[in-house]
Amino acid sequence: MDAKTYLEKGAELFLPHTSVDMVIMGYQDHQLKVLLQQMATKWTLPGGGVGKEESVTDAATRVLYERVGLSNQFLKLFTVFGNGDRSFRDEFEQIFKAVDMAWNPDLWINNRHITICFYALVDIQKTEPTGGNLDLPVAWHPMTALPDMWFDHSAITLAGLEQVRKDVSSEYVSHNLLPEEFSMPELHRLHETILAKKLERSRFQKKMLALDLFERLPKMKEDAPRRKPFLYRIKNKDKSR
Amino acid sequence: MDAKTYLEKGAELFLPHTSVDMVIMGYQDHQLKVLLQQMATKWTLPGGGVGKEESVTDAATRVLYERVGLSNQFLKLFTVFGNGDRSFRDEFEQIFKAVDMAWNPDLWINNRHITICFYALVDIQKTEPTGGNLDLPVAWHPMTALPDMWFDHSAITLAGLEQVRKDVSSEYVSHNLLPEEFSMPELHRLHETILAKKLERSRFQKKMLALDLFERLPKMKEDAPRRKPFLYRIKNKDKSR
DNA sequence: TCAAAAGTGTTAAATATACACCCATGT
DNA sequence: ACATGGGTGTATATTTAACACTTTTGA
Repeated sequence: MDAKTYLEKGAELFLPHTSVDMVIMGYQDHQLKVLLQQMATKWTLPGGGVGKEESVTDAATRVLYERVGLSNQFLKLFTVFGNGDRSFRDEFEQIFKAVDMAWNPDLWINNRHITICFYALVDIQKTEPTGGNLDLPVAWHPMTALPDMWFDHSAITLAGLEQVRKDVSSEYVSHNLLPEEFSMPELHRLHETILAKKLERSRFQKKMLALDLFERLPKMKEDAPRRKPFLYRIKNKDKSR
Repeated sequence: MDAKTYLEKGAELFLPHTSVDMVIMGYQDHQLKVLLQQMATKWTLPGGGVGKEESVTDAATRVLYERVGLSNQFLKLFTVFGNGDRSFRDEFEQIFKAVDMAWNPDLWINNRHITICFYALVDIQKTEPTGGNLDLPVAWHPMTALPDMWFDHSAITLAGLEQVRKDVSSEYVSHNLLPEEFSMPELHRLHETILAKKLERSRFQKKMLALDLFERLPKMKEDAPRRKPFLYRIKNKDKSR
């Protein structure tokens, strides 16, 4: 669907007043990153409407696929932003004018929207980010240095980060950010990055292995001039949990 | 608003395709109970539409107030049920016919609805349950013996129970189910009831007190022929957290 | 004075923490 | 050989668990 069709047909295709927003997170250069799309001078989370006969989860899964080209990724609904006056008419007007698009105040995207918020954890190496229906520029931004964002998307992003921090320590979902095979030092550093605090190395490794979630692979990893760590992968391949 | 007005005007008043459902829980006779309303032969959760300019949280708060007459209660959004085919046209037809009401297949309540699910914890003694806009019979049902329910409301109720079980142990929200002043034995028994498992008495009390959330009151409780326990109340009166 | 429940203490087991030590590796 | 980081061990502290002891109370 191109931008014109999307804006014209949206009201027919999607439930009114409802959207999904996706905090898509990846891990790169030892930083937790979030995929954002640029609209004129500021950025937004990827998101979209919910098809009239589409489930909310399917909408989130579809948006994720549209933006990074991946299916079957870890994905979790974490909150709903539903203020009564949550409409972005003024902001959209600014945006449309900035990019020289015809401004139509009656457009469906200006309506009050309840947005259902998901976060997704992806292996950034496997992603092929694209601009979605509006074909906007997209980029991974470090969580620690978010750019200026439109609407309430900063708040949604930070709420997503908070949820991930909870889930990483209690549900051990962090491996979804790494390749299939990863080493304990990598996982360790990932946890430290997400939680933004030091975790004692020896204890971390023992705790992770005691969970019995990972199986050690006989191979080692080719890497820098030092001892090669073991590789691990999840025992139960079902990534959705 | 009476039933007729509610059904006629709902489409004007509320966002289409969107609802809130409330798992309102209380504690009585040493059982965790949930407030349900009767529609013909089966039961449903209290719920309602979201006003066109009303926030989702306000809608939940309003429904709670309409049903139990209480404001400022502990309330938490815990999930969204959003299947693409989540409409209850057939069920509503059955219900309407069973109670001899005019059946109108085009009524807004038959639309596909995304429902945003909250649970609320109330002091059952303070509630004055009422039947809401449709003036239905309401009753507290033990969580362990749920009646036949319409739609997917059993699943929502059980998901709410699951969330409460998580939150009770990590966020210590259980006191919202008790009167302002309560004893440790009461809190202990409440936790055992919610979690449906034994919790060692001595440890429970020490852990709770170590949290430094409760202040001991000099008074004792008048009760059965035995030693009277101390009463406690939350230090920070802000019940919302 | 007895049974029942409340309050607190005591010991053992399990986990968490901090740090140490040795190993493997490429420069 | 040595600096760096990986893997594992060990001693200590903290938390959890199981259970015991004492107190209060009305019948």
